[in-house]
Amino acid sequence: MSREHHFSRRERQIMDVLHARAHATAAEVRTALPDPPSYSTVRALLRILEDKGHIKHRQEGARYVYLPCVSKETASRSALKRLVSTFFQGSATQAMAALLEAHDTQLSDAELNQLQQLIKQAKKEGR
Amino acid sequence: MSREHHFSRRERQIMDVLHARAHATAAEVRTALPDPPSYSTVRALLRILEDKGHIKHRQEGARYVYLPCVSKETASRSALKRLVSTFFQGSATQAMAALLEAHDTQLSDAELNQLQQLIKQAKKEGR
DNA sequence: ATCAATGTGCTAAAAAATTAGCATTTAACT
DNA sequence: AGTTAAATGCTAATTTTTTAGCACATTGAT
Repeated sequence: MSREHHFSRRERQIMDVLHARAHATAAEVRTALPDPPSYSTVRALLRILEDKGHIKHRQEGARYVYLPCVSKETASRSALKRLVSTFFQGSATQAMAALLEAHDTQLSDAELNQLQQLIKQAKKEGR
Repeated sequence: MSREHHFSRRERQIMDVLHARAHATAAEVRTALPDPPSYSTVRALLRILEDKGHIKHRQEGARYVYLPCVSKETASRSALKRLVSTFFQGSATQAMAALLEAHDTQLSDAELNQLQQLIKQAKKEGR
């Protein structure tokens, strides 16, 4: 029933593309995939994902534009949750620390200020 | 050259278990897996992962204890990077905001203070 | 020292994922 | 209207993943 998302390798890759771009045609998905398979293949995979209820499509002119059924917010939240529980013992704080410390993270002063604001607010709200 | 980790569904699940627990026997991995397959199956998968160079094992008494070849830090960093780029347009700040706002995140005052410290430090270091 | 319990190595079959091919339809342009 | 380009639907084959079975080794308790 409520089976965990058992995405296969390609399925996950495609879902990532669709979440990153919000929506895309089969051709766009294809070029965004690592080691792109044939166009035909991508379409087959999209059909499978749609059958499984993970994505849907809108007809736009001649072609289909695919998009995830689940909102980006929902998906990202569940992805974050998994990641935090796998790598940070469930501690969001540790995860945030890792984000701050990542050597490839370049945060502007404005962003840092924004974060300080958010933390202040969290304190107020007793979170 | 192709740096991408093409983990299959089960492989990913097993890697997650090993990262979460740092190390585990085949039996432990098995019980930690969703819809656990047979013991034999888990061992086969562990052998495959080892052949591919993703995990290694130490002999401990009679049995093998498996652990990832890559450190938790390295793995978590790359997982975070992927997640941030997929869901937050590469913005670590947005990801941190999402972590703060997640309804199931319960942060203590101590943790919030710790975060403020980290941000202050980041400011100083000009990150 | 023997026997049960629990481990590993290897192998092969079953299931799932991935891939591409072909026929048909639709859209756009001259 | 006719032609080309680009889409889709369906199907089938290949490859990879997932699974379990069997033979043998090692440990631990009686």
